[in-house]
Amino acid sequence: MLNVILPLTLSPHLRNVDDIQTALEHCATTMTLKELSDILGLSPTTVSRALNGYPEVSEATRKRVAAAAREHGYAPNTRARSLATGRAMAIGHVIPISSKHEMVNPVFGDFIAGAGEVYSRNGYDMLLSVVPDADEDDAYRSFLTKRNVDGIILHAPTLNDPRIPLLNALGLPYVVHGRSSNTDAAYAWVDVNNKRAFQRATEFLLDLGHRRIALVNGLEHMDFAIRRRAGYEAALTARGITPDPDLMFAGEMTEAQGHDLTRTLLAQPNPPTAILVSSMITAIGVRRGIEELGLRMGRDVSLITHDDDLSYFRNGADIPVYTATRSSVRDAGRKAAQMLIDIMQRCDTPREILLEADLTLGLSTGPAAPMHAEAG
Amino acid sequence: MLNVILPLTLSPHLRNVDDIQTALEHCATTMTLKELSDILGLSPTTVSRALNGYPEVSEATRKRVAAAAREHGYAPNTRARSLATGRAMAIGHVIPISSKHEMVNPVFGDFIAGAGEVYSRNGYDMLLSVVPDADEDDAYRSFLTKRNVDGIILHAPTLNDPRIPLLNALGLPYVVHGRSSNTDAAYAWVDVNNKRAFQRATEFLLDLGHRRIALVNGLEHMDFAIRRRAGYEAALTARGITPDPDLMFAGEMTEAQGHDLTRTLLAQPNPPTAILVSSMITAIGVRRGIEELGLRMGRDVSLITHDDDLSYFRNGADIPVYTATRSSVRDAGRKAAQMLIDIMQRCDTPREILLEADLTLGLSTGPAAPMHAEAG
DNA sequence: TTGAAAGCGGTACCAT
DNA sequence: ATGGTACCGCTTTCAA
Repeated sequence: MLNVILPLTLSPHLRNVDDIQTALEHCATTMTLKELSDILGLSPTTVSRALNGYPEVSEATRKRVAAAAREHGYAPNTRARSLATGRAMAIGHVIPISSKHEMVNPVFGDFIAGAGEVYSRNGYDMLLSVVPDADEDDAYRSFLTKRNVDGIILHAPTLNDPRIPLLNALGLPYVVHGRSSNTDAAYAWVDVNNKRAFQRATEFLLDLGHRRIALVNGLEHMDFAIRRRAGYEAALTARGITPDPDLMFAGEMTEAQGHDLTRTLLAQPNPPTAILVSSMITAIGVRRGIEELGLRMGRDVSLITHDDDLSYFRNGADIPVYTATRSSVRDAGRKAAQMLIDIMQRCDTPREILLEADLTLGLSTGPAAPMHAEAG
Repeated sequence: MLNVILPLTLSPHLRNVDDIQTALEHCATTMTLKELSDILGLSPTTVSRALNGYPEVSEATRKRVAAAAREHGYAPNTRARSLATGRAMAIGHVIPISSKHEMVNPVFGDFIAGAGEVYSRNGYDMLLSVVPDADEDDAYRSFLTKRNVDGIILHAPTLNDPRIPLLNALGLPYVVHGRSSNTDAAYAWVDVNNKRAFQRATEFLLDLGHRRIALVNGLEHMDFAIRRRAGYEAALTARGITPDPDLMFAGEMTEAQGHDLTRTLLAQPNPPTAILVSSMITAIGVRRGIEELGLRMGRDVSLITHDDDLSYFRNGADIPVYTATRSSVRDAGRKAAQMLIDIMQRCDTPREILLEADLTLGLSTGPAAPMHAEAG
């Protein structure tokens, strides 16, 4: 007599042993290729071939095998398969977490969503490795030595990013989300045209008559921040305005940072009439800073952020102005994933994709009145 | 004569064949257990035991093996190992993406960050499966049949969530991030005390003299939204105020939604003096709606959001009031991951963790003046 | 068109 | 304390 403890919460309609047996076969039990082939009276070889679309299987057999596989809910054991084929059928993302930041950049989730979509369509798994930024090198190495991914997506590249030569040396296919200035090595990337987006946003504010436009940017060891500043400066210079260091800031993209900078900026004797912000999160802080001073958005000051949602623009008239890229990050994720799969499967040479930002300009209230930081 | 095309971008300091050889051995080549054991003049068995901390290995051998492994950058092939042990050493997260939402909830990234931290400390990989919400069942099933995870974290549970009985039937260990009302089955969960957070926030507004407090909530098939409303209603009822259906809204947590609702709310003949918002993203839209009407945050209207960053509170006086949980989501991720690992490794019975929200109340401007929707 | 058998790279049982 | 060996579940020659 053998007592079996089933760790199952059984549905009320499973009344007898047969039902339970069936349920187990269909759900909780996983079938092996061998078992399936035994049922079919075929060899594992043939079943494998039939399931993997090899040509040398008769159509009748293939049909029979496919039906049986579906009926018994058979799916090949991923680990056994990749051990045999040498391909992991998985792609790694390394998310470096600095001990300083408590928050993860919200757009990260959107990128992952886009990439994951493409992966599942192509049978790839997505492996996320969250590591303290100091250990990041090890994360890439261990992806290689543990052999659990076939390729990597590199996030948040910096100026002259050391991870690029590392990955080149490791010989693991990869695609960079973003670019790395000052790097000689060739690499595949998908990036948003940050420079052009910020150039256009600045031009827009200039067209409205703004002359003192502040830039609240991300830390400039990050490549995207460098490019955004370049666009901002290019637009000003083209109009004969020398960028004013007192109006330019680079820092962590937090709400506190946005708030504090705004208070400082607006307390200056000659405050800006517009603020261009590099992050949605920071922009929340900027808005609070503005509110606290009793100023009015869209009248006393214009705010442009780079990461926001297009929904801002549904209301056409007389509102602050925003640029938007967050909604296109998902698409960047899709494109990067597809590029990596192409590189891995067809040994393509590195490619490059430059996406234009979804820069949508809403209407504004026109030139801002001088700001009165003492108001409110 | 054999020509070998190396798919490597070689560093400039790799001048000769030996250097390249060395580089390959150290980086691009992965060593197997057999190769390592050959070098050491030991059997694979002994090397494996030494590396895995089995007691029956002499200390001298262990040292020698460890040194050699380190020197040659040996790491066991994950797939081979899990095939042999039967454990995947990976945990799956299913991210359902509705075709409607373009954005991913920003707090998701924070949860992942916390969980990932714990996983890597414990040698687990994190597998993310991004699937259209219609196919979500299949995602869980395929985790099981493909045998590539040992456990699952369930996200965004709904009222009476059907995935809970499914996972119970599948017999795969899992932990729910959140809870599922109306579900009889037992399950392990980690949740934030949403009810209490919203109750306290509402009480705070009541204390300030507000009587007409609007609630802009998430869709109420989501469990968290149900609990938040319960807290809101409890606080009102306790003061003898009957919740007014005209002030309660449940919808997608988008900026557009926040904006449109706010415009509608404030156009009512008897508008609210405070708005309690369930999402940081929605709150951005609410603020824009308020701005457009020329009202002032913190004076004409109070805004409380539930997902925000504590940085809002750094400025003590005369500001809008917020509650904050976003910063604690990471901690929820850590706790959920740890719980799952415990369940998997020690076959613990399901456990439950209820985290109090980081509900921090800032100072307010006091009772709001009646709102004038026609202002501005 | 099908099947037998040899790996893939580990782990774990059974000897010694 | 160490080594031989039979798996784990699948793919992939090679033979029939």
